[in-house]
Amino acid sequence: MPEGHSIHRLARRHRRLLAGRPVAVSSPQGRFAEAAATIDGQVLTSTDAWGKHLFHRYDDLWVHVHLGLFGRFGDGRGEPPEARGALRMRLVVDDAWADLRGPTACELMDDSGRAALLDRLGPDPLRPDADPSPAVAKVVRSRRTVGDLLLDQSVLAGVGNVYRAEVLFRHGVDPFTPGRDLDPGVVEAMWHDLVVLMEAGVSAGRIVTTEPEDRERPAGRARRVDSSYVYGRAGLPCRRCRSIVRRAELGARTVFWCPVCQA
DNA sequence: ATAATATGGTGAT
DNA sequence: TCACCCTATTATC
Repeated sequence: MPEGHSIHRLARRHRRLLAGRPVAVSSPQGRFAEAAATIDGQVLTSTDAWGKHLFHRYDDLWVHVHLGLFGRFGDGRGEPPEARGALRMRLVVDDAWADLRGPTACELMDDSGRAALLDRLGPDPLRPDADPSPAVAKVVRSRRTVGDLLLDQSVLAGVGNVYRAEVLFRHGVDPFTPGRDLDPGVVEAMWHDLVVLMEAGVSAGRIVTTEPEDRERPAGRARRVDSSYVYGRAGLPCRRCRSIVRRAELGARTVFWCPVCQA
């Protein structure tokens, strides 16, 4: 679920569903209870996202949420369902609600705390004003592998394991290539591709990185699209060249690639 | 019933 | 490089 596109989609959804009205904030599970009491009843004035970080603004404070690998938001119109399980944060307005479970981070912070956090993040392809040049410069100067660099949120923010594998495939780049061995033009092209792919991900609510001509199963009602080239396809034939897709550990995460298309 | 898995990240060694 | 945190769902016994 949660790469940058999911977080931007949540920011947009929470803005529409919850913003502009007083919010009843609670933490049935208890781990966010004290902070929840501080902002309970205040108006949610805005929402924002940077990379995989989500922010809710209340007066002069922010709620910062990072879903991590397991975190999820659910929501709905009308009355919230009975609270069950480990419900870290519940937001309720007059006609809607949202529930947060399993986040890595759910905390209250002020402007300086938020600034310090954003200071550690690289540019986010989903922010309209993003400047890719520092990210490109870091990649082409580094001896680390490009697969490692793409997941480093201080290089660029929002890319996760799926977009990493897919953008490398789409540009024919071996994940184990040192960043400094790449042409800056290729890195820049990958950035612009990520902008397109991730914006599509925000709209669709899921990751689709394949071009229509590479899909065996086309988009259609009640039919699942072939959404990825290599992610999760180890042992299966490459959609372009039929070579067997490989998997390996890279930076404590599993990377997938085609040994022929990404030679 | 228990284990394995997952699109993430931190802090210690 | 490892241990660990967070939760739900699916697979395996």
